[in-house]
Amino acid sequence: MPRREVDPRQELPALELEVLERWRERDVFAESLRAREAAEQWVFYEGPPTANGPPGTHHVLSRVFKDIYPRFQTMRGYRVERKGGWDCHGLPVEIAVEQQLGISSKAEIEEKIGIEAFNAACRESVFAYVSEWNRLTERIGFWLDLEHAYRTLDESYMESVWWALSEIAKRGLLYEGHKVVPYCPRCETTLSSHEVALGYEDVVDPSIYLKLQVSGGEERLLVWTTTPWTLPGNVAVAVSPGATYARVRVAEEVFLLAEDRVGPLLGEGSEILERLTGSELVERYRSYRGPIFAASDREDGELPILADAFVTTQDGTGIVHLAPAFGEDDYRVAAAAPNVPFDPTRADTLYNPVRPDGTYDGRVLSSEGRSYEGRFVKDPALTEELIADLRGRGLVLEVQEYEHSYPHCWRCGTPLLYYAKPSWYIATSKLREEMLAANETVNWYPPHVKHGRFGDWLKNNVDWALSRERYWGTPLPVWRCPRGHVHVVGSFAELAERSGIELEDHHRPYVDGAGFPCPHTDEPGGEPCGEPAKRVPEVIDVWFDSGSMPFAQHHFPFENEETFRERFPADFICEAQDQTRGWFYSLLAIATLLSWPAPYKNVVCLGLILDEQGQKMSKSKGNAVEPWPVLDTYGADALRWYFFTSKQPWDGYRFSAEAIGEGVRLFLKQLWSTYYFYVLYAQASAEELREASTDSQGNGRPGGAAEDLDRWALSRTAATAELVGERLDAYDATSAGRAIAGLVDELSNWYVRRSRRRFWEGDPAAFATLRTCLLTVAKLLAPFCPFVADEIYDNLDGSRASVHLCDFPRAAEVAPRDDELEGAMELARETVRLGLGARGQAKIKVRQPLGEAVVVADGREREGIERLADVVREELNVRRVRFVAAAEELGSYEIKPNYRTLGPIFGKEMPRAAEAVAALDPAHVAAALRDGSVIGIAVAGRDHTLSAEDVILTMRAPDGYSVEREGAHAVALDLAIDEDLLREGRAREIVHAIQSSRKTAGLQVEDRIELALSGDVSLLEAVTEHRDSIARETLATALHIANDADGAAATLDYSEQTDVEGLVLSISLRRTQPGPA
RNA sequence: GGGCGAUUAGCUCAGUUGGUUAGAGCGCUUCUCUGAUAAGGAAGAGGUCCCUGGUUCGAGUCCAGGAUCGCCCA
Repeated sequence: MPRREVDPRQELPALELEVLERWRERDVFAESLRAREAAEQWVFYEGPPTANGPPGTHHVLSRVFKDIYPRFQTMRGYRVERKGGWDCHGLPVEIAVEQQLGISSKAEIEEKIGIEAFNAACRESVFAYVSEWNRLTERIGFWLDLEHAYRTLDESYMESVWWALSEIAKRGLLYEGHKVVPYCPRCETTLSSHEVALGYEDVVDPSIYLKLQVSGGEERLLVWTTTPWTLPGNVAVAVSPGATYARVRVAEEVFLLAEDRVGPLLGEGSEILERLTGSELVERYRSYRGPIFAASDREDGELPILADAFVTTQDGTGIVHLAPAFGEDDYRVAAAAPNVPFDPTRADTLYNPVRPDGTYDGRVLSSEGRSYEGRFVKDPALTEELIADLRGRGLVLEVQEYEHSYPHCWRCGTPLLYYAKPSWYIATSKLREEMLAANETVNWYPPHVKHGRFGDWLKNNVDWALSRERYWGTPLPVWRCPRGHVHVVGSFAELAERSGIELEDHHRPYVDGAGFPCPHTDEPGGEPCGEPAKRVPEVIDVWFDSGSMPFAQHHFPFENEETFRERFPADFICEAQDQTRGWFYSLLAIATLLSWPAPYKNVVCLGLILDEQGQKMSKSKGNAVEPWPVLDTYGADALRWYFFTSKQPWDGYRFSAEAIGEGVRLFLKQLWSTYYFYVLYAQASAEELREASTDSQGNGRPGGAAEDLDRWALSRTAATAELVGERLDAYDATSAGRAIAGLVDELSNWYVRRSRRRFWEGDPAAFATLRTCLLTVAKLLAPFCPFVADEIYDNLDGSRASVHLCDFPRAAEVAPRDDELEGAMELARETVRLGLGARGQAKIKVRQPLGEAVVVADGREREGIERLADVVREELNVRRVRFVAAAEELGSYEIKPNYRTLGPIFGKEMPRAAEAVAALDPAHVAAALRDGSVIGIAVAGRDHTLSAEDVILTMRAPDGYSVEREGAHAVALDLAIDEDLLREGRAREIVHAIQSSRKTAGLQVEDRIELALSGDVSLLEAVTEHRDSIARETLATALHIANDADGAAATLDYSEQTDVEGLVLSISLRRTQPGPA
């Protein structure tokens, strides 16, 4: 028995708050873990968010997907620990603190604030929104152990990170290189490639065509650049070796450029004098006059022309300038060329006139000898000056505007510089093959990520730029002595032992003070170097932090070895697609660097959320959808349901409040009202149910599914349970959820609709059936909509503290499957549909009974429909259902070939085979197939015997009958309405009218009444004839029939005059007793 | 410029290994049912399955090229 009454207009958000309270009281989440204590682990890793800003709707998306599968697997019987986590370090936090403190540069941090105070502020700021996050996490029903969440700033966490890095160093994979890296001059830090990826923006830059004179002639090289600020660093130019270049005369000048570019650039007035390849061009001219900008430490002289395949002729001139300090390709090509005065192994040979803050140093001079010192290189005013200077010296052919996508700092928006800096790297590119192999063991959802976006990224892997010249991060555990020896510290104990300093906090600046004598030995067993080793100033890329979470969250290897081994690798992780180059990568890279297998087995990649107009949500546009109002209006279940079922999550969402509302109306409310219906009548029939078999109280299996309809509902429920489990196992919440919605619709709009009378009458089998179905739905739905599912379970069963402590339903345990019955019901519903169609065509209301429906069906189909003939009869409101085996009685057949079976047999001859089939006499074929005699066709000298599957016989409706047909089925209705049928129809109209009166009079559905009817004589005839059924239907304990309306109404409370089919009817009634007897 | 994905009704989305009348929900029109349901049912309007070519007896589905959008990378 349900324990509580149900409000049919229940507001779901309010309900959810009650359920949350119940979960707290009963400690359900913890209990769900305790219950599986001994069970096999199913491992989930939480990708740590940063809590220094409020959570948004896209966080809700990933968090509900992070919830559904662990919930499901817990119900499946696994133990699913869900340790929360917070990403604490990194530039986002530093930026927020800088804003808070009103500063904006590293100098200010070090000089005005001090690293100690700055990092203290960071430590505080990083959890500014943690309570907001926790509140939202709880509200959306994301079960996560927030109490024991790992934090990347914890000492234990950082120590594990140090350990990992020291292991990597031991394998010789950590090195300090001098590479050109994306660099933010404002933050004065290097950005990793995944950070760069976050900040591309379309910008307009000047596009400059320079004409540089070759050394031995009058020809001028046309050189293209969009970064004039790099020209002072120019040391060479490069052409593409294989491309064709042209010597072109325009007016007085002769230019060299790629032939492809002559037309677009020089146009009509140009005359090609000669063509030559890039290699030939290098061979002939060798050098040009440089440098492009004078510098206090550079002599005028010849600079080399080089050739390299990276140069393209698709835009520009096919000739590019090389500044190895400001370009990765430039660096590589210059480093490889013997005739460039640059040795990559000697840092001082790299010509870089730009200081770390993005301004020129004192060396760069204008043509008048004025210094550009202190000017920010991306300053548009400077750009103008540089161009004017070049123009003045006659070096400019043309300046255009060029729109392209250029990387910006993802936090502060400053355009990045490509800039050669000393930086620490992990040689991940050496492990490319291992990472690719590990990726092969991973299931990606959607699958194309595996060999697409992610696989591609791995294939093109470059070494991981690990160091950040910042403050708030895990300090790089690298110590170096004046002689250049490097030692990587692998634990806090080691540092304490070597330095004699015990630190409570290993963040900067404290760790910077811990030095020790250099332990480096030149030969094994030799004397240690002993010079004072100091930590290098950098901190570690935060992605290395988060990628270390599989072991660092457990402080492995310093403790919890067992726990770590049990929980590696993860069965499941889930983040948005932007993490392919972020966390998905750092997890895999670190595991591979430590020679472990892939750290995850299944990855769900979620798409982006766009606003209702299809625009990307962003704070600056102000179009971001806040989660709280949505939760308050529709509720967490509604939002979850929308994310799970509206589409495949990786396709991205076009957020729609309307669609969420639709989900509530069409699914949650439909479920709720089916549940309400059950509870309403279960309570009304409490007595009958208590007397009935105890089975309905027990394990949910009804003692007797009394009717086919019961067996059908149970079979459908079992089938759905199987499908939902299967789809969730395959990380396909979308199909799984839609299957549940389909079941609920079948229960509501077919099972309950067809069984209403049995519920009014208190039939225990009907109650038991619906209870089983609803409880199963509650369990199936639990991972999706944990609130409403729990409420239904708790009220209908409640033998456990929560639905989330139940096992996920297995089809076999729900009910026996009956495929035949399911098929038959399908047919019966189809038949009903056709019959209603025929009624509609004839414009005869369903309330008017008809004599006969004639159904065309044969063989198994007929048996199926016959089994459910009562259902069909009642739905169509006909006295009889008659079957005919052949269409002849209703019309005639049409015949069509089945291309699917005949196509493969006849191939090219298919059109002729189709003709042959069409030429057959349909009735003859139908009869032959029925009798088992043989019909053959001959096409292109080939004989084929037609089987029943080779042809599609369809009914052709004759004129003048009310027939609906579809494929092989047809339903015809006998439209003759005799007096008898007419009176029954009227009786039903009268019942309908009385029911309306009851409603108007404000009666409860179960109230008994005294009823008096008067009015038109022909109506009263119908009343007299159907007196009993009218009384029964309207719960009338006494029924007076009179011609005199006033007399009948006199003693009753409520009176109404209405008309039925244009005839007058007076209805008077009085409540005699409330509720069922 | 390269990679990945998407493009099906006004909107949101399904569409199995290629099979000949391309579906659902919402919305719209008309009718209908209702003693749970802001529900349900029937009929109707609404489609160049982005375009072009190809493979095939047959293409929304496979292939190639292109367009547009999104993401990622240069």
